[in-house]
Amino acid sequence: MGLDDRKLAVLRAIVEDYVATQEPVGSKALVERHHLNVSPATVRNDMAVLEEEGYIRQPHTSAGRVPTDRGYRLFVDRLSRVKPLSPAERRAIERFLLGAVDLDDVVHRTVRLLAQLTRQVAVVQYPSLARSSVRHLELVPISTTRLMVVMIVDTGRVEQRLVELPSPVPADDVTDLRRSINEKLAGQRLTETPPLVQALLDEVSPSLRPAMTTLSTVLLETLVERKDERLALAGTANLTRAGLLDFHGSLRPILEALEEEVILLKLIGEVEASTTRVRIGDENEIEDLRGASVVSTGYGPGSVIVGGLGVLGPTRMDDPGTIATVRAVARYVGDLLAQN
Amino acid sequence: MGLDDRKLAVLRAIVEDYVATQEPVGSKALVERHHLNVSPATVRNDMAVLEEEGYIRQPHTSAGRVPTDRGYRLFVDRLSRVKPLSPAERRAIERFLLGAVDLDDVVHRTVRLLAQLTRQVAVVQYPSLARSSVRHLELVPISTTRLMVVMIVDTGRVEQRLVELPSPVPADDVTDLRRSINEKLAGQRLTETPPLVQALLDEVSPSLRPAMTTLSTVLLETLVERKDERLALAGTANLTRAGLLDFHGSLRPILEALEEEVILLKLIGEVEASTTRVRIGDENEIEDLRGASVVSTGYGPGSVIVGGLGVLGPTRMDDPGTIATVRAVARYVGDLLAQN
DNA sequence: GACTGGCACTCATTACACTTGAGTGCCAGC
DNA sequence: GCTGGCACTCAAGTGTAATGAGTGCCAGTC
Repeated sequence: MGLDDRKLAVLRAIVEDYVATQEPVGSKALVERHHLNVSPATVRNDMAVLEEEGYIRQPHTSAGRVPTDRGYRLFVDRLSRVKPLSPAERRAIERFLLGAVDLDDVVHRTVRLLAQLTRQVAVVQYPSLARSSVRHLELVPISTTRLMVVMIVDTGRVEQRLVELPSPVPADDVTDLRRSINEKLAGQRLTETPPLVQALLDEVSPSLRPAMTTLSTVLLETLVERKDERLALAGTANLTRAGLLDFHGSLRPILEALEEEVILLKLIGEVEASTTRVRIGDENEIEDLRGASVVSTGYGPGSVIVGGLGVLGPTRMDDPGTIATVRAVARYVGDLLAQN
Repeated sequence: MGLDDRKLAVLRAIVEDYVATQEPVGSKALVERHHLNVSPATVRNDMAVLEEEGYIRQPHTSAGRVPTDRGYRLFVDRLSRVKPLSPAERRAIERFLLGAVDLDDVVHRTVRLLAQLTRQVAVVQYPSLARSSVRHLELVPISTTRLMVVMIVDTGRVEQRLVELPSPVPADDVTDLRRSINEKLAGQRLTETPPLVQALLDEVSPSLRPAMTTLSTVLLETLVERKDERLALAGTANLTRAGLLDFHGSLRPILEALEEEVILLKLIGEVEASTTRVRIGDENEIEDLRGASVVSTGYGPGSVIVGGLGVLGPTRMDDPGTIATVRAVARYVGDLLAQN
């Protein structure tokens, strides 16, 4: 019972029209707008089959057809071509990202750009610490018993923690600590540091051991274990553009989900290779996000992935265009990171 | 022409009932719920006067009365007492803020706490650089021609910039630069640094001058002049709780305004002393926020103000309770900052 | 066998008339 | 100056009818 070419064409037409108008599409309108050279009745027969197969459905008996999640899935997988970006869009991306002064700035510009181009909600994960390497670890004495630990990683992220030392540590000792730590950790991936930090405890001179113990606890607990991931979000106002119907009448659950960093990380942070994922409606593991679709991809300098970014919109958003934009932005950000 | 005590009592009753029910309140219901010892007819006469004076209005001829912005203003200024927080709330605040590991964490916890307690949208400004002093400036060589400048200020904020040097600078020279800069700038308020940075240019040894020039440009341009203010936001989902009517039917403009950092800064960043400001409806300079009220206050260690925080909700939110919460949270955050 | 035109049928949507009831303004009386 | 009474207003709810987009099915045609 395969779907022949015309039935696929009908499905594609339905998806495209529905995405454009947000209204159930009927057989007559279909043959008019797309030049399928058949009559409405024929299309109706095809639609009956498509409905039986679960690709489209009727909101109510005497209404037009609407694609189901399964229909979108088929559309995205087999019926759509990723739309190339217009030169204007490419230029917009470059212009927007250029002139970012630090990582925060890069991330914020990226997320706003993405929201603006796709006209949806955009999410950008900061380069993951778990996927980064230590570049330098700085110890800044605040008082004799307080140290500010500043960790700089290769992606440009800078994390700091205030550490309360068990006993005063003279400035020279801080210098020693700094040197020892950097010799051991610089260039190491963050995930590989725990044994190294352990080793440091033994190597360091006995008088520094108490301070080193405190330091290592902080390093391991707050930086490595907590996997302190961060996110930026933009474009929530775009949710209101989509008819409220798209989200069964309430933005509430969506907005709530967007405030949960854990949820967002699950959505866009789980990127392995630089493939683009499209989650449609019910395919979302998160209940609150049924009714929304998520396009996400990884980014990073070169072929390494250091974080994820993506876009969330109504199930019926323009996936081909969105996918293209998300990929393009990810590539530009990756290039930007590669430069530093 | 003055409003006598009973008229004020009527106004207070109207505001309280309307805040509680979100529905126009009529004369009969009023005398029942509040024990005004007069008849509905009397109340109606009073209401006629209040309406004439612009404190209340009727949505339509045969409906109850609703407070106007002016009515709220009078209520907030003269008729309401700030509700003391419950011990449970105080404990919630303490528990929530305790255990913050760094400034980012403090700000994020604060904003979420505030959103949760008031059930509105919360905004917290990071301690303003303009109001901070330099604690330490660290230069971390990334390569021979690249420096990461890390500035730590007294409020715990840490800002970093990558600087491209005009020519390679050996490690020893970086040490010299670091020392010179810190000697000059440490402890200085950020707003007072420009002349000092200028002076540094002359003092530094000639061989370091090109590097120092680049450095000073970055320092002045990106840190001092841009007044790089940052914000955290939470609780946007609460906007959906308020009947849509509260925002003339669309969350759109509100969500859009919330995405504009400049607008938010205007709202909560312009704090002089530690007074609490309440902006009601039309009093907002920002057009998109008519229909919303904003309660904001400053916070900081001791009596110094380093930043602002506040809450945005529908005009008819529970102002007395909100004011109390906003103040309490501000005080706790201030105490927390004072400890470091 | 696949497509088409025709036709009866379904049902959301809209319009309209009607009812209901909360709330008002006003006035005469206490 | 307060109160009870009364006529009036009008939003919101309810029932009914008209509208029309869209369907399913069937008999006829290529």
